[in-house]
Amino acid sequence: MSSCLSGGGRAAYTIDLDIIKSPSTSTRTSHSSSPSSTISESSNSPLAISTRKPRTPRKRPNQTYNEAAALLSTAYPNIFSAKDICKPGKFIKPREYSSFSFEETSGELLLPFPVEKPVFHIDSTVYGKSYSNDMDEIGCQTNSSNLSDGYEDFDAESILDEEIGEGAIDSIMGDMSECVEGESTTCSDGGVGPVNFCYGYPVGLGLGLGLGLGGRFDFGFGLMRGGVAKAFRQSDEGDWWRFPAVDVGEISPRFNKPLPAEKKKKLDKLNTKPSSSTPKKDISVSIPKSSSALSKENSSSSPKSSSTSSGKENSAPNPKPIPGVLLKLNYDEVLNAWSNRGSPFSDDGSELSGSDALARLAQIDLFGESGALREASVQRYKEKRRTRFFSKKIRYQVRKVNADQRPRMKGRFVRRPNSSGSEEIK
DNA sequence: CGTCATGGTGTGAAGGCTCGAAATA
DNA sequence: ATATTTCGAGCCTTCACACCATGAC
Repeated sequence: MSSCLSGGGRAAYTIDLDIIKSPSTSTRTSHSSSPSSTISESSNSPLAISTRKPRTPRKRPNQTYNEAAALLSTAYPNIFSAKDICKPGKFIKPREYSSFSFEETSGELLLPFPVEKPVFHIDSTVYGKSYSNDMDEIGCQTNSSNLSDGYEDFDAESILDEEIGEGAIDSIMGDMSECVEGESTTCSDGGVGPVNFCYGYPVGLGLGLGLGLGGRFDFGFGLMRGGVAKAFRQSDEGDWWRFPAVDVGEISPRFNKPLPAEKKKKLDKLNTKPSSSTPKKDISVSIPKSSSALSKENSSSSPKSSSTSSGKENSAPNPKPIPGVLLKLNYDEVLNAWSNRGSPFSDDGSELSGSDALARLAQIDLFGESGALREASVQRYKEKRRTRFFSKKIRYQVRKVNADQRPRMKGRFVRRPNSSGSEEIK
């Protein structure tokens, strides 16, 4: 009996204990890349010994499917009915997943909720090309041709490995250029396009979150005024799959005072510039005209809007002190004091229109995008990464010396042989 | 007086790798 | 019927962490 104990890895010390009756009947050819150590393969010996326990029979693909279906039907009988526990017709190879449809298979397990057929149209000006995903074929499937075009060159590993990577930095800090600049770019989370980082959250991944979890995700921390509005405008076209979501417009305080005719016209012109459609679900964006005008509007806002805390605080005729509010302002006096000074947003004292104020605000460089602040933070990041210290730092050298001199048993500290404590124990 | 740091080893978890049965061409 | 491919089960390697007694803080 000659056992082949040579070979790499565990094969070097594997001893077969199984008694193989007829090795000659084995039709299996050994792998050339991995030399087998089993006696049956190395020789024609009728006796082979193996310590391995016998393999459990491999589950068939359909068996796995049926088991999962049975589990789901047990756990959620209302959602996953047991009557449809059947094999999906034919075993589908992974590469075929991209082309099979839920309607043809028992997709009830995957999409228990009624699926409409929205079509997402992403503004081509945002991603450079149009990514209209046809969700008709598969619930979560994206149109492979469109999507793959955008992701084809995306290499996550290179992003991780690349030291600098503007993208890497931006994934941590957020790409200001994408989010802050205003209407020209957007941070729409509903987009299915190239990874568009927005304060560390890739928007492309937002598809999975946004669609899978059924929410409208706003990662812009209030800085994506254009992005949110655009996303909601897009959602109106796609009906947003009837996802349960809170309409921001409903919970936002409204300024119901009608604007003057010419200003309203100007404002409408501004709002309709990016998109000609006037969606019914569009978020209500209030553009601050000026501080005085805003304060006046706040003071005369509707009861609904004044129900908010800010509305209560801003309401001038409220003489009662609000507990917890430390700053008390008499708005009448403030307004009177500012009445002859014009708007604080304007230098010449003239009142700014909404669009003018918006343009003025857009010029404010909050994050120093083009300045040295960003450059400095990137440099700090690089330097910190370069000088990382992975080895253990000894804070107290005395303790290390003592620990080295301390007796051990299997790595654990043990009592000294001459210590009184050990004597007492023994 | 209580807390904490100190290092070598055991142990479990996690992930990678290999093999072989089942499916497919 | 045979060759090839697929992929799940099992094995192996790597890693993180707890454990221990003692003395400094």
